[in-house]
Amino acid sequence: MANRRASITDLAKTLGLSPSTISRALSDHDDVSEATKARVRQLAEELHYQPNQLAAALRRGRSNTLGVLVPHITGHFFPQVVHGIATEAAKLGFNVMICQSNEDAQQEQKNIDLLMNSQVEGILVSLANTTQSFGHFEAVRQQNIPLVFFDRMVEDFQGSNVSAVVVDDYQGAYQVVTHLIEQGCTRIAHFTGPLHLSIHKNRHQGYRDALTAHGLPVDEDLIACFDMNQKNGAQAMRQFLKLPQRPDGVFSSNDLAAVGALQVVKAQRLRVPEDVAIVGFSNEMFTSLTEPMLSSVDQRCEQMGKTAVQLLQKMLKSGPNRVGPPKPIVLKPKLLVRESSQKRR
Amino acid sequence: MANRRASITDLAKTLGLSPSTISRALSDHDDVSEATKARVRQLAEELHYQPNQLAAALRRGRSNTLGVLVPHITGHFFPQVVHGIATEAAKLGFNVMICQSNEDAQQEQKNIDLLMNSQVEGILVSLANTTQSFGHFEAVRQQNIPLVFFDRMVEDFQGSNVSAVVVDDYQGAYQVVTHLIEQGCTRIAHFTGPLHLSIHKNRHQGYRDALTAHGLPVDEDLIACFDMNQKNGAQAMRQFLKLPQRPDGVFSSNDLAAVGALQVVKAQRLRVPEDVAIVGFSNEMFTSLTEPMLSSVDQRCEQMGKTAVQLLQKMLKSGPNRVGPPKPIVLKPKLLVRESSQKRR
DNA sequence: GTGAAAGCGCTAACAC
DNA sequence: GTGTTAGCGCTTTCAC
Repeated sequence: MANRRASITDLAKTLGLSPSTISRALSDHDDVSEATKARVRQLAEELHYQPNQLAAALRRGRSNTLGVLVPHITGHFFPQVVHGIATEAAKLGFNVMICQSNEDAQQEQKNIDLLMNSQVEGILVSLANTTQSFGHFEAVRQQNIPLVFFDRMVEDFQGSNVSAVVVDDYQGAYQVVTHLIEQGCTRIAHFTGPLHLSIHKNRHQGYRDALTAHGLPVDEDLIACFDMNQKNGAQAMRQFLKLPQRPDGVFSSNDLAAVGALQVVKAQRLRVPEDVAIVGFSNEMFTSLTEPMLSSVDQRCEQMGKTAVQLLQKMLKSGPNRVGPPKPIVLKPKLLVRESSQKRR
Repeated sequence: MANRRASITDLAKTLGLSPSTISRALSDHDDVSEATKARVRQLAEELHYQPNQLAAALRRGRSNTLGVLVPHITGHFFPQVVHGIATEAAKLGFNVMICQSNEDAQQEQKNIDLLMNSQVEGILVSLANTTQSFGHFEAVRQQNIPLVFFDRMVEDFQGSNVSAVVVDDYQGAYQVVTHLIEQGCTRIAHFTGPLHLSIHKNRHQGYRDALTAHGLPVDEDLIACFDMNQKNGAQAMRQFLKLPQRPDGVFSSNDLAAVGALQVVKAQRLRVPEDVAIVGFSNEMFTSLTEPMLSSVDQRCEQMGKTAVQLLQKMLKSGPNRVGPPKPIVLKPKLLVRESSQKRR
């Protein structure tokens, strides 16, 4: 049967002290004599005393717990970010409660309530892609619980205790296209996903602007918009290769579609990168397994998680009467040039 | 400033009722009049009343929270399992607190304490690979907190409230080798990682036994033991291909090394699977990206998480005075035959 | 340097 | 059907 765990009261009785003294001794308060502290600590050790965090949290009004709400913990991106969050939170002494919205606005709402009821001290959220209204975050703001969006944020949701960490997709795309141009590409195709998603929108814009900035025309025939998987990437590439003037470079908004393209180009006995250079986006694990290895853009997933927690911590410290909203933090993505786009001389 | 959130006492005062009535009304207790319930609910709605879980948990002695402790949330396996856990837990109405041990026994110990202090109702653990002693789990057992190991378990740690969910690696390997034999392979090589890790040990044993069962000799020259990455897999394959009698099949204990082998075989102008059939293990995402697509073994990661939570739930329900320890649940892995091992006729 | 007392917000016996 | 009371385990003022 369960040995009831030792409580502060138990320690107090055994040592003939008051609960308050025990509590103070355990938290190493200044005005407890060293002698007493020693006795208390020793007994605590012996009885395997473990403080009841729930009680302490209730009393203090602080739970030492951060809430995390992500669309899901699958794929490449979110696990990495969550890993960054969990690691940094542990370092700063926070527990982490994790919920998934499953890309559903309703579940998101419920989970936010849940986290608030659990008295988390701050919340880290990446929005479900179906979320359209933000009433549930209103409550968070009213309670003045620090809120940090990461990756997927609400653009116009301001508040003194609301902030965000995102990665600069535009910049990443711009770097890719610039790199391809430097490699001598002049007809650079682009694979993009649905443009109502900001990630694709921003990468697409980076593509256009980089071309223009380098004096190249934007050819709408070289832009393919589809559901970004390997099969569709292959399909799109086949179409491009049929063009009278085929592209000599491809920037794909994700790695999966890029792999599809890579396979098609190779199958047609064209060389990568000499005939067609290819760059993906996200730096998925498999990018270094392809032949040739696929250039891609690292989104700094772990860094994003880490930064988000640090930001939250800062907001917690600065207290409720801070001035303006902190500016969103924009992480610089990192272009990783591998064989698929590095032309030999 | 933070509007203090409405409490039960607040509702009670406003409605001229007692806190207990409010509490009962909110939890839809039988002996509160419908009229009262309606009034209470309406006011609760208006004031956006949210119950303080901490207080309720403290009072009830039940936190409604499960603790999860994994080595890390990176790679392929753990994110998937965690996803399964989180999804199932949410379905059953549990919150989830997640910690990482970073493969470090000390952190594991600390995290276990942390979870217990947080009054989790049950704990799901996958062991750090450095864990040698199990004192920290002793405490869990003494408190009679249900404990479920998944994937990496302690073999001889029994207890009425301890159980485990694992996948049958031996069986998976056995299936692979049987399949290769059915495809006509007679010289089947094996890549394995360090044999003190049970996953590799079991897969290795499955390999040997399957060969023997089908009347094939176990040739030690066809077994390579190394750190299982792509490079080393390629290296090992090169060695094998130099043998006077080269292998006509390869069973790799993970997918990464299998990809290395695949690339080498192709580079030497041998055909996969006709000349050399290759099968990996884990069903990583990239297995369907290779050319030819790599056969592999699905470890049912999500199912494992789901099953672990269900098991925990069962243990919680059956109460502290159950009889023997539940038997470990062994999941059947699933062989996925893809192009790399399916010989055409 | 230590103790007494109050109370965080909730629930559950027990009364009526 | 509703109210009264007590208390989960802890921290913290205030008193000495």
